[in-house]
This record gives sequence, structure tokens and C-alpha cells, in this order.
Amino acid sequence: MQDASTTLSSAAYARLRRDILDGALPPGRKLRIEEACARTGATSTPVREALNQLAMEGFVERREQRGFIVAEVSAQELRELTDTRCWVETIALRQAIAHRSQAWEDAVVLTFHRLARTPRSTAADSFQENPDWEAAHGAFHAALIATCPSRFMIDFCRRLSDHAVRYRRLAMSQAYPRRDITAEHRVLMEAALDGRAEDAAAALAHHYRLTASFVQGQDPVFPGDTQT
Amino acid sequence: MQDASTTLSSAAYARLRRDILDGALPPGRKLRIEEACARTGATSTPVREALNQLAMEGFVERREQRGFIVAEVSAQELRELTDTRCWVETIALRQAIAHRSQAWEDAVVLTFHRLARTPRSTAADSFQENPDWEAAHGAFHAALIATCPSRFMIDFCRRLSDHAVRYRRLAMSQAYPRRDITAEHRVLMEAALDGRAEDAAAALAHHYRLTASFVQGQDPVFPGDTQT
DNA sequence: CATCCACAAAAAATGCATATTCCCGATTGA
DNA sequence: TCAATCGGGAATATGCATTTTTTGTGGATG
Repeated sequence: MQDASTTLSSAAYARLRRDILDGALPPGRKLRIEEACARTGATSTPVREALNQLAMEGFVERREQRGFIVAEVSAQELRELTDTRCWVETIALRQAIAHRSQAWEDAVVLTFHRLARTPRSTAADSFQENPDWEAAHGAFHAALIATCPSRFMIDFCRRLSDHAVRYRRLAMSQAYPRRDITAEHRVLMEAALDGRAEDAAAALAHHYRLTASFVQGQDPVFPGDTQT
Repeated sequence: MQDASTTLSSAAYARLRRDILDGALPPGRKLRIEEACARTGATSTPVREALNQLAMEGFVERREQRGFIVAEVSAQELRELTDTRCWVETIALRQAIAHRSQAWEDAVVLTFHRLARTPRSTAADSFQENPDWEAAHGAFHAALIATCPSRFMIDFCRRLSDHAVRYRRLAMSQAYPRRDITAEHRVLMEAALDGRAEDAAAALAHHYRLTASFVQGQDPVFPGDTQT
């Protein structure tokens, strides 16, 4: 019944993950097993596996004997996420620069080029999230730290990035920022290619904090969360 | 059929995790579902859930349509693990010190005291791993970074710590180090309590690197892995 | 008359036995 | 000797049974 090289479990995982990151499944939403089955076209066992994996990633919360809910978001967590990315990914970037290679430079240049050429919105007049842009953006940032000699670091950075994507999408549904993101990326790339590790790290942190402050500014996303 | 507040799935997860960290399930070992069922006393559904969670943690590898095996170890990964801990946990420690509180100081002192009073070996003449020591050791290191204002950091440090425990246990089955670990912990604690963040970070990194070099020295643990 | 507790019924999560699909190795034929 | 096929065994998926939680109702109490 299964088409080549994909398991129903993985398919359900990918589908639920996408729906959560897209915001189609909003934070706090109860995830009934049966409903998730209908959504993914699988039955309880693969769905349950998918939900458990998502729980380990922090995208859903698992309540023992009480099922799953989509993980909540908060301004507090956004701050922690942003700080953590700045702390950790700057280290990964410094390490990557210290271990740079020809292949790394090529990949950085290539992914930057692709990102710069990918429109952020699919519509010219209104903002319509372009999934290709997210992919290209992730590829660029991944390429930057690819030579960091620690899979633990790389995996952790990717996980944090995924959480950041969710926050960004939730805010984007309200508005979108007017800044020259390509320019930010170019500054970052050029510092990295030149081996100016501290400049690159600073640019990266600045880039993340700018996005975070934009997301945080979209008040309706975080109702009732006022602590600073 | 279920006693209070525990699900078979969680029990299977805890059991398999313990067996992997203890080395009872050695690296590379195939984990047949049916065998794991017998080991944990559950059937396939909860066992499969447990294995998936362990796969997300990196303790088992999931081969699509081919089952699970206990994650391999290597000298290379040990180096990456140690570097990552030194990079990340020193940041967490600096942050924790920057956000210290009375409760934090109390917890650090208390967990240090308990650790110092817990014998490392249950036998006086030969080395017999004392599970209480592992627990006390983990509690001390967790207490040190508890006030780091990022759950992402704290969770990541704990995950890395668990991987380190596995490496340590694997090496311990060969020999055990002769060093004054309590003294190392005391230096670390005192620097932290005094607010000397850089000293504390240095002590922590030194502590981890000493252990790593010991583990790495136990050649039989990593047969065929000679690259440096 | 409102509130709270107990009990019952429904819904949902967890777990099991079994069926199906897929991978791998062996055997056979070219 | 190599390739294709067949069979055994293991992983994956299904449907149902069991257990727990939750919700709704009725009655007693303040």
C-alpha cells in the first residue's frame, strides 16, 4: 500500500510539522488522535509516532494520558529562543569560519545567490508567504555553519531555526517587515567569506535580533503576555 | 491494568534509555521490536513510541523500514560532544551566574554537598559504578546552570550530558580515572558562588576535557577509530 | 435557591493481537 | 558467474479492546 521509500509515519510527521510551522494548527490547539488521523490519512499508530517525535522537538506538548496539544508560544520564549540562537549560532559560525574550505565558500555564495533571487512574496501587491523563500533562507544559514565541526551544534541550530520559523510565520500573518534583508545577508556573507569571524557573528546576531523585535512587535500574536 | 501515573510507553522509554546509557545495550546493537518488547514487558505500540523518542534524542538510529539500532560511538563524536559542551555549557554557566539568586546558591551548595558525600563506587576495593553518584553528579551540574534564562540552553545541556554519561560508562567498564573529582567540583562551585564567571567557565571546560581525555584513552572502547 | 459533591455516561488515549508490506538472503535458472 | 525470483523474517499499519479522563446529570446540603 506504501509508495516507494516513504513510511506513513514519516508522512504524518512531515504533514503535522508543516501545519504547525505554517500556523494552520495554532498554538494551544488540542490535537486529537482521531482528528490527526483524518488530517494525515493514516491511522493511530503512525500518527502517534509522529506526535511523539514532534513532542521531542518541542512543537507539541505531550500530556500523559491526556493527549497532545500544539506547543504554546510566548514573548518570554521568543526572547529565550533569540538569545539562545545568538549565543549558540555565533559560536557555530566562528567555528565554521575557522574550518572553512573551498566547498564551504562555494555553498555560501551559491545559497546566497539563490536566496537573493527568490522573491519573498508570491504576490506583487500583497504579502503571500513564498515557501521557496523559507527553504532558500534556511539553506543559506545552514551553509554558513556547515563546516562547524560538531553535528550536535549543527542539529541544535537547525532545531532552533525551525522554532524561529514558527514565530516568524505567526507574526507574518499580521504584517511583514520593511527592511532590506538581502543587504543584511550580504553583510553577513561577506564578513564570513573574508574570514572576519567577529564581524560575521555580530551581523548574524543583529539579523536575528532585528527579526525578533519585529515579531515581538506584533502584539495580537501574544495576547495576554505583557511581561518584559 | 496500569498503576498510577505511568504509561507503558514511558516505562519502556525509561528502561531502554537506561539500558543504553548503562551499556547493557552496546553501540551498534540491533534492536528488534520483539526483543525490546520482551525486555520491557510491553507490546509493539509502546515500544515503538519509546524507540522513536530515543531516535530523536540520538541514542538510537532509525533506519526506515529496517528497524532501529543503538547509536554508534566514535572518538570523533566524543570530540565533538566535548567541544560542544565546553562551548555551550560555559555560556549557560555565565548566564546562570549573571542571573544568580539565593535559591540558586542554596541549590549549588546543597547538590555539591550531596555529591561530595556520595561514594563513586559501591565497593571499596574494586570499582562498581554507583547509580546514586551519577544522579548526584547530574544534579550538581544542572543546579549550576539552573538560572540560565533559556530553557533551550538548559535542555540542550542536559541532552549533551546524557550522551556524555554514555561515553563515560563505556570507558568506565575498562578502567576508571584516578583524580580528585571532588576538588574539581569545589573549584568550580567556589568560582560560581563568588561570581567569578570566567574562572567558573574555565574550571567547567577543564573538568569536561579531563574526562574526555580519560575516556578517549580507553582504546578498546573505540576499535578501529584512530584519526586524531 | 444556589452550590457542591457523587455518580454515571461518553469520549479520548493507550495498548494488544493480527494483518500487511517490505527487506534481505538463498536458491534456481540462464 | 550473474541475475531474477521466491521464501522467511522483521517492520509497519490496522482495527478493536481496555483503561483513563472528562463531561454531564441528579440529588443533597448550606
